Amino acid sequence: MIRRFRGESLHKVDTKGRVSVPAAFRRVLEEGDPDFTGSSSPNFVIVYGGVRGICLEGYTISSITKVDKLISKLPRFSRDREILERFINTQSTYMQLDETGRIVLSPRLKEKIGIKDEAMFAGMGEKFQIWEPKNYQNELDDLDISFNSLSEDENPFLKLDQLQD
Amino acid sequence: MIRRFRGESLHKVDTKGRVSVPAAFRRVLEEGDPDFTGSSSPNFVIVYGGVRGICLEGYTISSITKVDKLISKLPRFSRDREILERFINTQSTYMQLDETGRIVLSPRLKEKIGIKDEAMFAGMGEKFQIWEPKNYQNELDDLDISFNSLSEDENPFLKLDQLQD
DNA sequence: TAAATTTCCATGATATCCCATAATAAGGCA
DNA sequence: TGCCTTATTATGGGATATCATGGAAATTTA
Repeated sequence: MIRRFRGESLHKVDTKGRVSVPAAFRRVLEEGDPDFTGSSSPNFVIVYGGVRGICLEGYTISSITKVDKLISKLPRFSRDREILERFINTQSTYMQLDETGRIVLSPRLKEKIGIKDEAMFAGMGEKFQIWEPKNYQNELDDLDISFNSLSEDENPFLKLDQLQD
Repeated sequence: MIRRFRGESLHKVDTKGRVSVPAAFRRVLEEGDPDFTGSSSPNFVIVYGGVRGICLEGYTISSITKVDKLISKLPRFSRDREILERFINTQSTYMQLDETGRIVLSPRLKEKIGIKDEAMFAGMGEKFQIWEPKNYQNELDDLDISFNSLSEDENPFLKLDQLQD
């Protein structure tokens, strides 16, 4: 089975910015780090620029590597490549879990998404997100509203089965 | 894991032009220098001509070697080759980190990109950039604006998935 | 020899490691 | 099924190492 990021959970952020990553997510990060040995802690990548820059996004090494490889296929000095590298490479950072499964959110990262002393983790399949709890709730509410205003043939659930593998 | 240049950070430039290279970047420079031994400091290359000449670009030895090889594939006396050699070979210089992880930016280099007493480092995957902080912020803003004005089929993120592995 | 560069040392700030404890979940057994 | 035992997880505090930065001494260059 290929494990994916699933579920949501709320964690304390201490005065040093340390926050526990949900145990279930750690398993995914471990599986997604080719260099993870069991004695070490897994590395991964946090992207903070995002298109909307309202939450942090965590990627396993293997999934960010996929993205990096795609980017590398673009011509070296093209504008497209520069844009993508700016968003994916510049506005991101390597992270490593510590022995107890925590990461440190720098003041800069906390400020980016408005986090104070609590962080909401949300599994999103190939990636996970870190939100300021209130913003997260707003996001859910907004999603509800815009979803309910969709006509039947705009409904993404219905579109799903039209995709062929 | 093949480490790439990721993230951004702001550093002081002292009166002698010395500036710390972000610790995370040093690891990449070390891995990218075939002659790096652990006791020495890594060599790398700074290109100051650049495509737009508004920032400096740092390459590991192994990634500049890749670029050099690509250039070598062009016909020896072609105009294209001459242009590229001018930008990549002529307008570049070898650099070496000192014991404490710093480099010295000569007055000439500082002037090239308008740096006074602060320098912004930006990871760009296979290379990194050094910017005058205000210019960097402008670059980000411009990028945001031009990104938001793109139509759906011009969006480089969406184009990414159309590239096959 | 003056100016510029490089090497060496010093220090505060930051981030990392190590240990401790409380809370939660998992498992075993009557 | 209910209770007790044992892992795992979440969180906190203090010690330690690394990093960013500044200044002085030694070396080179012009």
